[in-house]
Amino acid sequence: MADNKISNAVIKRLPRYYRHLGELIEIGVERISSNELSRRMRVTASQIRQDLNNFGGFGQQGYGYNVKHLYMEIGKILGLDKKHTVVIIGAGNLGRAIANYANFEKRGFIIEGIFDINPKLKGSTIRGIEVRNLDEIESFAKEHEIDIVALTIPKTQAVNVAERLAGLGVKAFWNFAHTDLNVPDNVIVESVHLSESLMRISYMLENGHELY
Amino acid sequence: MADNKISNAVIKRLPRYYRHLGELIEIGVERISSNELSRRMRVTASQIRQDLNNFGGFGQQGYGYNVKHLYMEIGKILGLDKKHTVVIIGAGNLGRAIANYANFEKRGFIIEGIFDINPKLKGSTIRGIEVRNLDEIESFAKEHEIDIVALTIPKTQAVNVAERLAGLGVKAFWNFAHTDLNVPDNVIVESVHLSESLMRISYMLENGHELY
DNA sequence: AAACAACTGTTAATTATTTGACAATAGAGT
DNA sequence: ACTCTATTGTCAAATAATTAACAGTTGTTT
Repeated sequence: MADNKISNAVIKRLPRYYRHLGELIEIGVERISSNELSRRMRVTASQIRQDLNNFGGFGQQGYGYNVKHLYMEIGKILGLDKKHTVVIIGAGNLGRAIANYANFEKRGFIIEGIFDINPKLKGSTIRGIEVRNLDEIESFAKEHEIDIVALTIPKTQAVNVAERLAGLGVKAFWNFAHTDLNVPDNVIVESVHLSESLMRISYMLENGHELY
Repeated sequence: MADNKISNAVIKRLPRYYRHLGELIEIGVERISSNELSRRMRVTASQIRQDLNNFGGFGQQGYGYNVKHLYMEIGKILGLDKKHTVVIIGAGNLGRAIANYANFEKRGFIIEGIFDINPKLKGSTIRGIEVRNLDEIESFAKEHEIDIVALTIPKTQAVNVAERLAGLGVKAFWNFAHTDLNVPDNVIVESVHLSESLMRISYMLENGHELY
């Protein structure tokens, strides 16, 4: 579907378009011009048109873009029309926060299991999902195809656990540990480094912010 | 301190340098060349040298960089040698996860208060910090200077609460709500949009990942 | 103390990204 | 049917970011 080589910068912006279009649908807006969207999103209209054109002409000259149609198309590009299975490793606060965020399921992300090394948590449930011991992950992986693993464990364990899981055929890691993972190149890693995010705030506080 | 105009791209990378240097210190490495660091971090050596030179010559020709010194200097650039007060709005799983992450305090981020609208949570404590009702934030703000507010509440409330808090002199928002905030331009907003992060994974799963 | 090897800092070249400009087109109004 | 306005798709120009190249410096070895 994606024509040729889409630039990273564009891909990173797609989810934000998707979110804004979703908000527009909620408030009943049926069509929108790149100009109006540009004001709403605080980016240039030129960028919006350029970005969307990477995927083909979704708009109509003199009219603009049909919000619902564009929303659907971007959803397809992002793969949100497909189901993706998710397993959470680490049933701490962060793991529970993710497990409890129901909207992920609306976007096709199905939480299939939650694992923790703490034996005390074994058997408890989060949103109806049983917490299993991490030892069971091998047998679990044999019966379930795992697309995405959310790693919400301390960095001391994260690297090892990720290697172990990569060996089981996990396709992508959503890494919340404060470290880089060491997995084969064909495995996707998307890291959410909260401390780095906080440091950027600190920088902006000290140096006058002109970031973003 | 920061010479002139440092590019955003550089600033975004600084925390990662800081993290890697911290790891090097932990394993007892005293000096490192841009080349070796480049292998470790999987970026080009040229970029490392270029980045660091924005802030002055921390290295020495023929020798490399002194790890501890560089770590300290980057820490200073990021403002981690200063204290920053943090208030968490939303005592759900995500708010608790942040409150419980002790390492933030090591970097000078002091959690001064936790607030929630749910009256049932009032009076409970998280890591010794009392959870207050959100109504008390106005009086609290009069007595405490709030640098950073971590917003871990649903998007339906986030926009309003942020506007209210911006009026109280909050300097920066660490926004975890799945929406953009609407605050004056002089207020810093750093958003952590988990759903967007997850969508990027989805894209990479479907389209063969060559992102990052 | 001379020669060598290992580096950085820095400039230049290259590549990527963003912005600006405008011709072409669709729809609205007359 | 014609004119006008809004608005896209796209090409070109401008800016930003990354990589490559290398002169110059430091430490090390002989």
